[in-house]
Amino acid sequence: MIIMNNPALEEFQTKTIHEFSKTLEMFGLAPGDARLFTTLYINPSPMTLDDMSATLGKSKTSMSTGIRSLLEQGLVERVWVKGVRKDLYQANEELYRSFLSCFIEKWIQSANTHKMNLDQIQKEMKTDYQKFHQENIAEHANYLYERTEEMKAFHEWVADAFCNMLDSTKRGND
Amino acid sequence: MIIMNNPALEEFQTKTIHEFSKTLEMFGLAPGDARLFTTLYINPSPMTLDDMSATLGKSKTSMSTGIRSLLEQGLVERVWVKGVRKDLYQANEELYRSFLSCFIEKWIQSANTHKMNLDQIQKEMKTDYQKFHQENIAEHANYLYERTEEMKAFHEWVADAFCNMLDSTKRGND
DNA sequence: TATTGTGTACAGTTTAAACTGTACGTAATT
DNA sequence: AATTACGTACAGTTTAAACTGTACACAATA
Repeated sequence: MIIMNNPALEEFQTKTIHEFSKTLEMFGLAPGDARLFTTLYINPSPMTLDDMSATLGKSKTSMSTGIRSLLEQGLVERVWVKGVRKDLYQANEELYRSFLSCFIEKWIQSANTHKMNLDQIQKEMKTDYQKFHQENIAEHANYLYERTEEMKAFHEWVADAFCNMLDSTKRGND
Repeated sequence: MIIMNNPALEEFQTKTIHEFSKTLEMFGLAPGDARLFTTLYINPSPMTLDDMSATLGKSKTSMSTGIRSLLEQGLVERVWVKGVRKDLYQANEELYRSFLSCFIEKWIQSANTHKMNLDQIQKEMKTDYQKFHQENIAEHANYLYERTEEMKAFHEWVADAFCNMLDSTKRGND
């Protein structure tokens, strides 16, 4: 089932992989990783590194590093099949839940991290506030502080919005 | 106000720019564009290409191409000030509304486009269906078709989710 | 234990993106 | 009209990412 035996069907598969990969890239997945994930997702059975290599026309080393990247992101899992020596991988089933929640959570976490970093910067600014005041650049300092305050609010908003999105994946819309 | 006159304050500004840029990159903005946008956003007054060049330590040409990119994305606007020959640019005010809606709309549009493309692929597959059936690979063809169907549903879900997000920006959470 | 097969570390290569400096078209100034 | 100043097109350079092939460590087979 892995090796295509029909040129026309293979063409469709390639086009579909290409098309869907672009969507995944939209979510921040690297182009190579996106192609690899889609390939696994589209394939009826788990694939070996050699299978992927053949399907995508890239080296086995590329597949190895790509798979590791996808594993770290929790998008792919390794499966064992009795009697098969090679490592077998498949896309984490349920595209919506695994892929989306993975990326949305990443976004939420990033937003929170960056907000904390901005908070840290603000604290340091407060420490130097007296100095700024003396040197007569208090206005600019205040302005910068105000901006960081806005940025923090922005991060908060983003985190909230994505949390809502995450909830809606859990409730299940489909 | 543009040229920094205090090393400590400049340090804070640089750190803030760097920090916030990472968040914007999360939304798909190219690193260079993100830095440029944040610079404009953080500055109290509109800036010239030379100002940006000085602040970011990059060439004027870079600023020129970067600004064009941001203009195309609607994230930055040109402003005229009486008596100033140079072009002046500023970040589109209201970060939430302009930036977010810009990117969310882009996502929605992408999701819809890709869904349409998948639909087109499905139509072409239907045309060849008889052929696949004769050649005894109907099973695989059906499987592929089923997958594209799932992908379409996924795109629909994404578009919906982002539409909700867009609504929430319009209602205004802050 | 010897041998074959499998995944990955590493170094070198290719490819693409980001950036720079010069040179030029165009608009403002005199 | 002449000159100055500004923005950008273009070509060349630097930088970083993606990819490949070889070589090796480890596990499975015999």
